[in-house]
Amino acid sequence: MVMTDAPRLDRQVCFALYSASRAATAVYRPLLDELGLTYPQYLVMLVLWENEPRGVRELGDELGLDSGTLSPLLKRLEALGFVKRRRSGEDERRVAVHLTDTGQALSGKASRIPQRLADAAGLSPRELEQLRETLGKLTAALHGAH
Amino acid sequence: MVMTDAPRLDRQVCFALYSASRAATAVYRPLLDELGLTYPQYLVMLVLWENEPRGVRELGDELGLDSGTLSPLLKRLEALGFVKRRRSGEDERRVAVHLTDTGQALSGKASRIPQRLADAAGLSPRELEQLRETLGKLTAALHGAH
DNA sequence: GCTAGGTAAGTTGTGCACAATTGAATTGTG
DNA sequence: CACAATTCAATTGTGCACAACTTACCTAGC
Repeated sequence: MVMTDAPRLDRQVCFALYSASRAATAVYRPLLDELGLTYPQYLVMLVLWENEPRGVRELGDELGLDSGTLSPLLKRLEALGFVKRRRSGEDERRVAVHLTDTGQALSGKASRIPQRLADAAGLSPRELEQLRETLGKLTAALHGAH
Repeated sequence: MVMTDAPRLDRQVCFALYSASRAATAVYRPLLDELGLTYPQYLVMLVLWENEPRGVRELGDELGLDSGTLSPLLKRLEALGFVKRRRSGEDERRVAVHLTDTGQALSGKASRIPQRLADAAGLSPRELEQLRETLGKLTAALHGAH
């Protein structure tokens, strides 16, 4: 008898991960629409709100994104008037990404978003913290897997 | 003093989710390359290996994807020779997605992939099961959030 | 100074996601 | 039966991800 041991979708942690990630982005979407941002754009702004200016490479290291993703994304953020890109004087290869006043001001409007997400998550603060830790361990292990 | 309470990236569960999901896909990539599949294509095949034929809508319900994503994806799977699409006779709106023999046979080659992922995850079976449950709860709650 | 090697950002091409729209087929209701 | 509303798949357009490549620039070693 031919017993295919095909993996089952509903057993896959990775599918749960993929689904949860897309569901989270879907909850962000209407909130971020009010700011005129997409989720990846919001992530870039989060990094800049913490400390700016930042190089493209630096942003990529924080977010795990390469210049192929970031270059056009930053061009859109610049077109929206939230950031300014300036070629570095000391090192002409580098591009420093600065916040504009508008971009800086946006952080105020964004400040309520994390709580909104936490509310939508339906998990206790303890569970959320636990989840964040497990995901951190998982991501580190996956990155280490060759 | 102007204290911007900008949310911090490293506190965000959603970023951890987004990172982990991309890291998992990155581990899948070389494994799936051997089968000629992308991760979303693999998910579609998982559903079909369990039970076929399936309608496009049905696949979409299982995976949370719409026809805008699935139509071109299925066209590529058909071009690869793994599935066959056939307009339903009873209801001409519906398209039944069947596995080809090649597509069916692929399940054997895919059977080792979940274990490889579990190995790369660096979490115990208990932790993985716990994670899957938490993510399931989370996804359900996020979908319920209007 | 010159060049080999490396690094930074950008570009190109493929494949998702997802919103919005289209067009064809079916169903519900008067 | 008529026809409005609904359903299904496909299409169009935007914006990621990511691989592969290009171009410009910097730095070491000579």
